[in-house]
Amino acid sequence: MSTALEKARQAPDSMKARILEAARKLFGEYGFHGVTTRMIAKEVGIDISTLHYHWGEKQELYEAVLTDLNDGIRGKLVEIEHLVHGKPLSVRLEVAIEVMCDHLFGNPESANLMLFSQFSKTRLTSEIDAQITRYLSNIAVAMGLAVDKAHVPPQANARVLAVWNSVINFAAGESFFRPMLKLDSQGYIDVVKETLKFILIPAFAQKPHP
Amino acid sequence: MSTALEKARQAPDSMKARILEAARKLFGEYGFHGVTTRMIAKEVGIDISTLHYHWGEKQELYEAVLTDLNDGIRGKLVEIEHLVHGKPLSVRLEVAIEVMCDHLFGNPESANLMLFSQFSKTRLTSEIDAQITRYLSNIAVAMGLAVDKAHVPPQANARVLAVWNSVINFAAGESFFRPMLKLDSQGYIDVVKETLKFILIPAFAQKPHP
DNA sequence: AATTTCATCCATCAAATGATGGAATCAATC
DNA sequence: GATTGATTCCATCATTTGATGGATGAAATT
Repeated sequence: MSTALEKARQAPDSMKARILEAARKLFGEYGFHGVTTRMIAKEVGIDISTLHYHWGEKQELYEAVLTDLNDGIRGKLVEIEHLVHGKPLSVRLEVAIEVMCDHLFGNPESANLMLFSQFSKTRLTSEIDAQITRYLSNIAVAMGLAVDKAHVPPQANARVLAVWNSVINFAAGESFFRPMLKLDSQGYIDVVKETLKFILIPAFAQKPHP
Repeated sequence: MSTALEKARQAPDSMKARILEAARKLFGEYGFHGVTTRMIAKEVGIDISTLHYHWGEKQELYEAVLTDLNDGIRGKLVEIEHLVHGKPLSVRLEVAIEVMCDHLFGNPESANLMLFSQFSKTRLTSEIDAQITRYLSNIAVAMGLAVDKAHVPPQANARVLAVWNSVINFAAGESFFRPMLKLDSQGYIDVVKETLKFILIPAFAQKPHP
């Protein structure tokens, strides 16, 4: 069995992949209920029937988008883990912030999709939830917040979530926040990175009992 | 001219206020496109016509919900400012975290509505945006991140946004995060408060040049 | 060349949705 | 008691939306 992402990689210009890409973009902008199958079909330049032919009903397509998204995020986390393996915690955080920011700002719909899937009650993919729980525990152990991957205290997971949310939010909210900060795209990215480092590093890099 | 909130305060059981409340709850759960006028009417136990009679078209009602939300948030911020006036920064943060968490967990749809209004492209209320920009600057000055309310550097505003987002996110994502952390409602609130203090206080409470 | 499979589009359906006109009800005012 | 104005519901409309059947053509297979 191959995931949606794998199929898209195998043939990135295939109709199925093109539909997935358009769906991803639009669902990321307007959420599940804010997108019609006609919007997606129009974006690709095809008939609705072709869309249904490849992906079945709308909800299946949405779930494929979420699976795809999840695969992408997981890939990034693995990449980060390789990059920072063995480094001290403050460096780990710095690299993680850099890489995740670059990834999310390069794929603006990713962060939005994450938020939509987390907060709106159009929640349907409990399979992905389980995966995220596993990532959380892995990161908590990697950050030295827990020793046993199987028994991570909620405090540790909550701290990882706090880091995660901070990064996601600035990426997803760019169209809202950037005008407020009166910055251009690159300036916004730079300020966000700096802010995240300012906020996150002191909390984790401080010595427990100075 | 009186705001939706004021009218609701004047007669909290009036039909208009009851509709507003139901709309707030549902829009907070499913977002603008995820809610139908029929859903709202059913929640209140009335006919759709009655809803249209009081609030006009769906979008007007949604904007009223956002205005109402905004008024509530502003009220809380003013309340916090009074509570912590003159206190040192670490205490200010601690109190702000406590009060905002209590408020948002007591009004679960508020945080969701904030996120929906910030991230989905159903954006229509630029009036509120201007208000939020003003809050940001006020808070930045109150936190000692800037001296002149009229000239707050983007870095300072970004730091305030980071704090703001952290709080909002844990509240909005409760239904998603809490199962992951395997906590009950109260336990979740406690862990969130602790986590926010752990993350946020060190960044701002540290001395600039030790 | 004939046949089968795959991909796409056109036409259309049934349900859902936002919205409205008009009748009925009720309370306040004259 | 009659009149007026406000409020609510019923019936209904026009659009939008998700979805499908079937025709058409292209490509592969025989």
